[in-house]
Amino acid sequence: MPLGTLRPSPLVEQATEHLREQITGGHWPVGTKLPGENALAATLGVGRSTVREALRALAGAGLVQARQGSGVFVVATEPAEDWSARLRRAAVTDVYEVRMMVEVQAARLAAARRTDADVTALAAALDARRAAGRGDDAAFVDADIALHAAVVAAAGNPVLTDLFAEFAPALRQGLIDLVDLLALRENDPDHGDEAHAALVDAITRGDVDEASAVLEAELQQTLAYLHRA
Amino acid sequence: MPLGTLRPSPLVEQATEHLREQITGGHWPVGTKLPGENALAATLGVGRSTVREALRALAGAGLVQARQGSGVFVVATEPAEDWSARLRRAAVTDVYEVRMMVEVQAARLAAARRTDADVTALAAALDARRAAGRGDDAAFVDADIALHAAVVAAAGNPVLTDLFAEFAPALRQGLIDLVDLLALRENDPDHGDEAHAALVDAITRGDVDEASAVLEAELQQTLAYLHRA
DNA sequence: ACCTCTCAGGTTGTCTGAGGACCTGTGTTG
DNA sequence: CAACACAGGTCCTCAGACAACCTGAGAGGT
Repeated sequence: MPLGTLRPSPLVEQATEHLREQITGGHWPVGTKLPGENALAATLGVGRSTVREALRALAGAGLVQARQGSGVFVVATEPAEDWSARLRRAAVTDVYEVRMMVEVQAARLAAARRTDADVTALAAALDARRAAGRGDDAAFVDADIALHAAVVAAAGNPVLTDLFAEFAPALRQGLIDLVDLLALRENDPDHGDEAHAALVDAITRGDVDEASAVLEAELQQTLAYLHRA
Repeated sequence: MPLGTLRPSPLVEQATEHLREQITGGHWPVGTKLPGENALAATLGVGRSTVREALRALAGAGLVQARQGSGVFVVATEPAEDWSARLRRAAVTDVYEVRMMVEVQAARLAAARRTDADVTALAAALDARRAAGRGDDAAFVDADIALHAAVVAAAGNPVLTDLFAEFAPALRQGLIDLVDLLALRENDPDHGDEAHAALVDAITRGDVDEASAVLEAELQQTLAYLHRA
């Protein structure tokens, strides 16, 4: 059963996922001794080194533990897995879709609740983003995310702010790859300045519907790019 | 520098720790490209396989990420903090507000994307919730959350599903406290059965607007109770 | 009957050598 | 100046070999 018909590159990751499912799925409860490396290699149809690396990955995640001369044992069924690691492994489009759902609603709240301090911070972030339009990709993406973080912060919900902060690293990487991949910034000399200015303006004026509409349009466009890539 | 004079067993673990210190210690910030496997093997005085397994362990822990043909890069410097602990500390109303923002949008997606399997699961969850209406508070809240989780799952976005799962424990506690505090279920003999049935029905029919509207009304009502408490 | 010792088999640990696949930058070419 | 071809570096995978180690069964002594 050579891992189904999966062909793409990282055999190790396929093996890791396959083994992880056996554990998290309950087929191998805590305390189970896994089949030997040679047996796993034969079962999965990969080399022994590949199996070993997959087991190391699971060990690094805290799911299994190897005892020399004895075997590999399951020590946890839940990935004591931190959320950001899960995000890194997820598809960028899925992450971005959730980000969009959350942030559009956050913009509504922001327009309804923004304080004067929020308005000041938004204006500063908008300027910083405009200035970074001439910098390198990473700096621009950082400035962009900072502005969006300011929008979310203006909603005045700490849980929401933390949630966005949790998403930020995954977004950052995904967006850097994207602008790099599609040469977005060359095709859009404006760098989205107008749209973001309109967003900040709507929030400042307290225009709930306009804020969410502008933001949704902008995010939807980027999501389309992501799906294309 | 063959790893000092350490002789005990697992060379891989020594190498893993050595590399981990470079990362968490700040010598290799996020984005750093690690030296090649051969270079690391020479530096640490171990074989390439050993280095590879150590890198796999770090990858499993979410600290580094390998890109074939390019190199191994640092993607995080700490194992990330505990998000669920942050949620437990947050105000219930804030948690619930975010939950509402996310779930209403999730209901839209669910109505648009739900599969036949989703519909089956939703019907089962709805029955279970109705049946639990006669049980104790905790069981009822669990059944209620399970139904809402099924709605979110029907949206078909794994990140979204994981996100709701992350919120579930905090919601559970908050809701149990709520029904206990306000004696909600005595005042509402229906237990919200009709509203939830309408939600499931709208998703089954693929009625996007109806699904989100029904869910928003129901959640808004509970949020009002939370604010009162 | 019980304990101890030895040993064989199985398992993980480590290294080496060899290709294959992939990415990136460089230099050539038109 | 743009597009292409190439070479080098890097990770990915496999196979084979040997070492280190644990476990359980059996031999031997008490």
